[in-house]
Amino acid sequence: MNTFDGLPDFPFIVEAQDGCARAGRIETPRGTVLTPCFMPVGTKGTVKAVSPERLKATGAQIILANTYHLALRPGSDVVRRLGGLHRFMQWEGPILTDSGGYQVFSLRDTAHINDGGVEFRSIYDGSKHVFTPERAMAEQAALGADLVMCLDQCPPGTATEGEVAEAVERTSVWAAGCKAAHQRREGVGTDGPQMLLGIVQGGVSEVLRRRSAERLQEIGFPGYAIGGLTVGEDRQAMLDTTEWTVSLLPQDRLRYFMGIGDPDGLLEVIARGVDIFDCVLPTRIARMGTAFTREGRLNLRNAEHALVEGPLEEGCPCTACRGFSRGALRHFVMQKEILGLMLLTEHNLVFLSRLVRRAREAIISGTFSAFRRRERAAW
RNA sequence: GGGGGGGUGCCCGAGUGGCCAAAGGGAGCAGACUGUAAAUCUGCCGGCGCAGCCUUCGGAGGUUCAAAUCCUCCCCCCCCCA
Repeated sequence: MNTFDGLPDFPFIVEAQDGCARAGRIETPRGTVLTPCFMPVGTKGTVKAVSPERLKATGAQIILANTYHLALRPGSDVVRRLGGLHRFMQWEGPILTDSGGYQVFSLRDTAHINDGGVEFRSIYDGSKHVFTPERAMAEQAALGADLVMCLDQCPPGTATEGEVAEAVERTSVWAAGCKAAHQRREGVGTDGPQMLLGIVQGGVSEVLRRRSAERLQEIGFPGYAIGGLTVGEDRQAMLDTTEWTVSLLPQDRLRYFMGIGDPDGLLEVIARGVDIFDCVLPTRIARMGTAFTREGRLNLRNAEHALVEGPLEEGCPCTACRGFSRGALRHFVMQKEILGLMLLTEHNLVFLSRLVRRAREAIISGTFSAFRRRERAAW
């Protein structure tokens, strides 16, 4: 096990660079993750509507789970006693857990933030729970993911500059608390070492992003996430913010954009030097009847697809595209047949997985900008 | 044959003199979704030359300033008894 600034972790190696875009690999104890890499989200311990076998077959290398949700139900200790998160989810590959920081944003109506942490009113039964940096780390240690996140404050896109500044400050203090708690446990993770990533906040303010990035680097992490984007801000501002935030981060550390999953967005953040990203978008819109295709999003609920014999996407190797007509898929969606959710979810994950793999190959062969132009033209 | 209940917009179903082009579901047609409170949510959903008008509540006729709602006759459906 390597140590980095006293943190148990494992190596991330940049293998190739093309412009700002880069290809690399994370050598985790549970296998190598080739980057750029899209991580499907399995909030409550399951990527909705896909079995672990099929998930693996989509090309997924690492998946996410959520500390807030699992800590409340069934409880991190229950997961630990049932053999840890990997056994629980039946996923042998690497797992990343989000700290619950996103719920500070998405469940803000049930949360009270103070300098020590966040007090949540459980969405499940109304009970009170306090998430401090120490608690977030303890829960994640019990769950046993391979990559874990600092507790952060993710303000909404509508937040004022002052509120964002406050979130940056709090996120910095919490990051220090998380690192300290993590170090005290010395390699704990019930299941092995855990790589702890810091999260840069700062909204769309260049000044605040810089402040946040500097504060986190003073603490020192083996990788940095860009949080607080895709929360309602303008798209160009999101891309610009990504660009300068990346420029403030060390070259040799992992970079993680939290919460982006549209095909165009992925290529844009890859182009700006992001290594890994996650999103519920592909799996969520799949359950709502929308499929990614090279021509753009396809809403199968639209009547025009009722009699279409062809597949979602010619040449796609997913189960949906290997024989099912668009018309049949639309029927499953309209009838709310479970198979429809499964097929579209698998398709969207395969679509992103292939897209990102081709992006990686393009970076390695030095043809990424042409690749990106070509793909974008199709949308 | 006797007694009772009922026919409302594509479907189910409220409404029992004016505030009703008619609640609420469903279906249908669109839209949204980005570290998942999401197999969810939102909008439209009789027609038109659309601040108004026209055609609708089984059919025909009637009462009334005004009827899906009251009266008469007719058609059809369901239940119980025989």
